[in-house]
Amino acid sequence: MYSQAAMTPARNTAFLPVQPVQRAPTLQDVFRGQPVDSYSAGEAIFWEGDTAGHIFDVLEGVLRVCKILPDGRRAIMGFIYAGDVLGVSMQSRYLFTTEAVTDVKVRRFSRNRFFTLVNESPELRPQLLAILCDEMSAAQDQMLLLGRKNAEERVVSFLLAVHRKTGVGNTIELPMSRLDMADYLGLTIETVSRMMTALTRRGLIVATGRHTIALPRINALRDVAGTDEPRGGIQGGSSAPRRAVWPN
Amino acid sequence: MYSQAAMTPARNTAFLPVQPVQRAPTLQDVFRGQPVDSYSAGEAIFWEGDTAGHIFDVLEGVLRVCKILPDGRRAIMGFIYAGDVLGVSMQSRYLFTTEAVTDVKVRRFSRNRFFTLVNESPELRPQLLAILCDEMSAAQDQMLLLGRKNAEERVVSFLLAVHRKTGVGNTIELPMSRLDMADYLGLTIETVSRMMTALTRRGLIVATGRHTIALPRINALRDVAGTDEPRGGIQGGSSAPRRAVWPN
DNA sequence: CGTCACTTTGAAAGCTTTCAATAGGAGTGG
DNA sequence: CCACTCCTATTGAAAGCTTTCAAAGTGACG
Repeated sequence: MYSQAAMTPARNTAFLPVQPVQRAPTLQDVFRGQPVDSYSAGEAIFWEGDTAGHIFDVLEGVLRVCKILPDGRRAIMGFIYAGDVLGVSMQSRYLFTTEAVTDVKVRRFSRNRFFTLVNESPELRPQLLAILCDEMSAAQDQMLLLGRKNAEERVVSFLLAVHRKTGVGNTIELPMSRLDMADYLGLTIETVSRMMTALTRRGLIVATGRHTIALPRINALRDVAGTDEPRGGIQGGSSAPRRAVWPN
Repeated sequence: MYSQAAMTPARNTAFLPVQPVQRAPTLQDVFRGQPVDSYSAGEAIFWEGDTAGHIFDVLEGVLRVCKILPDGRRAIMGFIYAGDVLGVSMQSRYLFTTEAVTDVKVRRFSRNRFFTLVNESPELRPQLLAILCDEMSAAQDQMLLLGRKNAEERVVSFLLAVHRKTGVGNTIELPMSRLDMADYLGLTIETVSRMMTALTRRGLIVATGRHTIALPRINALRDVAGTDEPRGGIQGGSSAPRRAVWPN
């Protein structure tokens, strides 16, 4: 769900005079000069099914991306942070609703013009591709989490993912509510709460506030996560219980 | 990194296998003339973590794409059919293992050259984008399924998805085993089996063989699926209705 | 026609959810 | 600045759905 300012190899820098850093354009540059839109926590940026008119560059704050079933069940597909680009993996309509978790500032850009621009720029094209591949990678990790991890593994995986993305030292911020976490992890708010309590009791996490948490034993957490490094294919599978590695 | 490859100027145009075609070239054209590789059911095409050297055009058969946790738990991220292109959403390494569900025939093409070609073709670029967006869309539907649907809804959603993709009349083929279905739906083989039995008893499906199934009452199935048409967002924000919006 | 692998079915166990109530925090107003 | 209120989070206990364990059934194939 994230995008990275991936790959911007400083290739020509050596040839450039000291002064004007004519770095290759980044996707973020596309949004330069666009007006800044502000949203308060809880506000929607757009809804699933809306005509996908814009792409967004997130300057500040955190967003959640979600889908809702007819009976009200909600699933959060991901959280979007400052520096991420929102709305690239869309064709004509938004695939999900996006709402502000915290107060948010974004720059908006016409989707058509965005794709035209990117399409015409040999520098930007690979960046777009990189974003899409990163999103796909994150989505697949999430499918693994939702399909095969238990509650504790899900919560720990989430804490570690947040740490990787925005952690400072061994501390992380969780701006979203427990309900958001639950809807992201395919759990209930109570289960998330219980897992957090259990982790605290075991000394694996230390809650400074409800939304600030220290991870004093990250490696122990990694052991609990089930895996943040899903390993490749296994042969012969010594440990694979009942679950055939080589069906058929 | 594929993105670097994408930026690499074409230097060996002479080797390009894309034949002059009258109509606008399609991604499949890129694979034309490549030798056909065959795999038997159960064989792996590539492994998660392998260097992503190739992109594949599936000519025949069905593949499964999966990830495995260290203790052997497996999650299937999707099934790939003839006509699909495999391996586009990759950076330098394959994100998942791909195995043949049935006997399979594919054409293989160097990933670097593939991205170079696509990057240089104004006709192919949008097609690649479209594929990635479709993959993203499918991944998000799957996250919704895994995070918020119950066993019955998962199985029915799957049957409907297969029908949409490859159904003939009201009949579908399920070339994969129950274990594959289970690992795709985040369930166990027993639960899948029980759900199929229950659906049969209710007359919602009719099993001709273990792998051939008729859906005589598709609309009834759609009602059961939870939704194949996730509706738009909720107004307001952080206070999503905890459960059902309407009384159950 | 027998074997092997996959599937179905049954019963008990387990993990997460549901229901219910208490606790904690942030913001507001006196 | 403190009391009050509302909303979010935590905790407890029971219920429920899916999994686990076990065994029988079915079908493909040599």
